[in-house]
Amino acid sequence: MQTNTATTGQIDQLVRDHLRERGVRYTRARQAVIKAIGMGDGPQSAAELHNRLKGIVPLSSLYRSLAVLEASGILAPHLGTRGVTRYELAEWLSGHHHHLVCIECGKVVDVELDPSGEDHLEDVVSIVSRSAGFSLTGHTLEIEGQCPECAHEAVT
Amino acid sequence: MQTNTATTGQIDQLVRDHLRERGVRYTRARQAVIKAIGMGDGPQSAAELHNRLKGIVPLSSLYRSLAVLEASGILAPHLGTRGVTRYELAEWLSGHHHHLVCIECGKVVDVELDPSGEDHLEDVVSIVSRSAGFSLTGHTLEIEGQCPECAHEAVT
DNA sequence: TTCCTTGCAAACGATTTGCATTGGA
DNA sequence: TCCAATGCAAATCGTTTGCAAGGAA
Repeated sequence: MQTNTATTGQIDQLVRDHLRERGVRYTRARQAVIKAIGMGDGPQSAAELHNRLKGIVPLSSLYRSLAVLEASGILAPHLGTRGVTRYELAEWLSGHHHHLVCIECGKVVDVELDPSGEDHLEDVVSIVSRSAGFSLTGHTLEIEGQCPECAHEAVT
Repeated sequence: MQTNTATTGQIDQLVRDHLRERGVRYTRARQAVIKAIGMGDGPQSAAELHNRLKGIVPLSSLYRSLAVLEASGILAPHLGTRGVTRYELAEWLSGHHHHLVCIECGKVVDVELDPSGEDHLEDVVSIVSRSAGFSLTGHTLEIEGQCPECAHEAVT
């Protein structure tokens, strides 16, 4: 994915080290999940990953792997579609980014803002959260629209 | 809610007119839902609304009311919590705003940006969506943090 | 009458969990 | 060895739907 600053191999190593430090095993199933996650250009659901892993990892194990990797800070959940949780690499692995969500098909694409836009955004976020008494942990800009494919279908 | 520019009564009238124009009935159940929605300071789930309406509207009817009101453009869904859809008034009724989401308890609070912050944001959003070929329909800034209550509990 | 809405119960889809088995440090 | 991870099936949870009864136009 374009927002990724590291290669698949580097990610794999970073994940391996991170998990080892925490005493969490990097099993075959978990490795497969990380690899599959790296193949998309945005967050992916358990069903999508399961499909991508063509029956290698059963759904229940896949869910357990996702839970462990999320709890370990490797994966981050995205809730853009009704009833479905999609996962992507945590920002320390993929870089800070935002989301373009297609209101038709639910597809999610990662995007980065240019530095000045991001700076502005962070200022705003910091001010707003402080005034509401929230201790800030993160932010995402969710941009909704129609993806090129869905816009084209609408014409057809 | 603080971002609301109209009173409950005015909202009710706007909703009534809007639905009538579209030939959709404003039934007792739907009125109850609108009133309940107006009682929170952020999006609310079917379960929360059902609880607020203490057994007046059965869950299945509540879900149907929510679906009709969403399809009619009165309510907008928010997907900030895993597996749960929360509803709030559409922005033409509540005013454009963003969300502060508590990562502990899932509570969602509406916030408005100051005009210059919002202007900046809209510029950024427009540029980004255009460059990805998306036709823009909306945006929300989701700010994640710990709400004052949860932060306090953590100390206790 | 005629169509829309309601209420209850059954059905669904995504996700989770119990339990016996397998695998890795 | 021994606890963690796996795989299957059954269970959960939020949400949706079929169908018969009630209500408004």
